[in-house]
Amino acid sequence: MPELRHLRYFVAVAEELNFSAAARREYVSQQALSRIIQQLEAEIGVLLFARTTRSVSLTPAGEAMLAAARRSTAAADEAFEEARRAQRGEVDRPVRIEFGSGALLTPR
Amino acid sequence: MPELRHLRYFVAVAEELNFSAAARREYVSQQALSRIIQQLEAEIGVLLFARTTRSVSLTPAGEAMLAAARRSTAAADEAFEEARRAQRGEVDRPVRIEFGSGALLTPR
DNA sequence: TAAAAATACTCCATAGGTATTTTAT
DNA sequence: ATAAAATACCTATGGAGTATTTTTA
Repeated sequence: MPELRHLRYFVAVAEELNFSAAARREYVSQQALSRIIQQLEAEIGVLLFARTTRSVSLTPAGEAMLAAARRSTAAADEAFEEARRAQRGEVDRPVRIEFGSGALLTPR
Repeated sequence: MPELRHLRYFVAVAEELNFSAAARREYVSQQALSRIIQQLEAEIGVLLFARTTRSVSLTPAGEAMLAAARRSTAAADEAFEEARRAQRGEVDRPVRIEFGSGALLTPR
């Protein structure tokens, strides 16, 4: 099963269009990244990148996957953020603006 | 790092409010699920469920996390779907409706 | 006392590292 | 000749299973 890690790596390669650069950015080795993307492609049964040793480009399938992959990792980050915020006591209900007793708004 | 698996398990427990039932639904053992949720809570530093041996409920933090967790797993599923669809040759540009040479539409 | 969660182990899959090879410019 | 991707091999973390214990309604 593909995991968030795979989607993050996929997005990195899709943005860098260079495995070595993406690997640096994600703090993994180029070799590991290369294998992970191959496994991802095998797991979902889709070729995501067209590569030669000199150039990498997204296939149409890779292009098609990119937006939802970004949404998924972004939503995951939001999930943890919102959990932490809630635990800190910040309630996520719509902000309620209070006007006190009304004294300020009552003329005279 | 939390992964999609953790979010899926979290959503299952949040919906079932019962670790054993959620475990059955996700095809893992109750013990494994219990540990995974503990690790998830430890990793993000948030208590997601209030449990006794008799009842499980979402904490406010757990409630706050649920919507984005669902968005994340849903977007991941969409990502793979869209990649497969694109590879099958279905272009994701707006559908183009062709009317051929016009013979069919030409009266007479 | 029964149902459900937690703990304690053991095992294995896979992520990741390093070394090396292949390929295209 | 060089830069970049792929392959090979090894290690180890963490995910999963089974057995067992703890807890509370």
